[in-house]
Amino acid sequence: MLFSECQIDTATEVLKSISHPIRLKILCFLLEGEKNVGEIEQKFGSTISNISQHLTVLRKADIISRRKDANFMFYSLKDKNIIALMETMKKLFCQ
Amino acid sequence: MLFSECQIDTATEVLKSISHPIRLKILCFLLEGEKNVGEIEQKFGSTISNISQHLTVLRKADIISRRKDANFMFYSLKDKNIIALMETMKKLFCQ
DNA sequence: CTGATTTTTTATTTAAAAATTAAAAATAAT
DNA sequence: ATTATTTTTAATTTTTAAATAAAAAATCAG
Repeated sequence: MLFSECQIDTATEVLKSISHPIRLKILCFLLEGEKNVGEIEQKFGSTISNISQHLTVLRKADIISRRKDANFMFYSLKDKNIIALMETMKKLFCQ
Repeated sequence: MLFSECQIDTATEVLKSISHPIRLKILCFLLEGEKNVGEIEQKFGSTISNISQHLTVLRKADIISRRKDANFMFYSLKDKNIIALMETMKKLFCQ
């Protein structure tokens, strides 16, 4: 078999976290570099509370990290594995 | 922006479809070649009805296709994009 | 034709995810 | 200190997905 039970669980959690239109858009946006919550909200609409909750989902799945600056919170992609996955997605779904 | 609205929708649908432990395992299993519903059910447990429903989800997302032979239904991976995605997943999550 | 096998479909129940709204923290500005 | 800004958290409602069980199709074997 390709995956162990534990790898299946990890992969499922990551995939589930990025399987939402808003979260997928956020991840694409973060490919440009770190952004604060307001910038993300302005870019994609929805409410800032809703965006914040989606960011929490991504953060709990270890996909993004954040840095505080005054009362702004800057979010960015956490590791190069996620970037690699996004690049593959781009190649497969954006021709 | 990296994705258009429509590409986001397509990508989200595909990701959502594969973001389930049983469905992810089925896809791995199908990397070996086509299998019928009973073979999949035996491999991973659950009920045959449940497996059939998961296969329907994958089929509606255009990820797998099927071929009828008597009263057996053989399923297989539909395209190489999905295989490429699975290979990337393997590289990223199975080290 | 009858009964057995394989799979799908439908209906119901249960559980999880998403959106909305309101309230709460934390910091900054006056 | 008070007020405004930015973000998070919590509570509620709504929506969607999953599992289970039962019934229905389709084909095969006798």
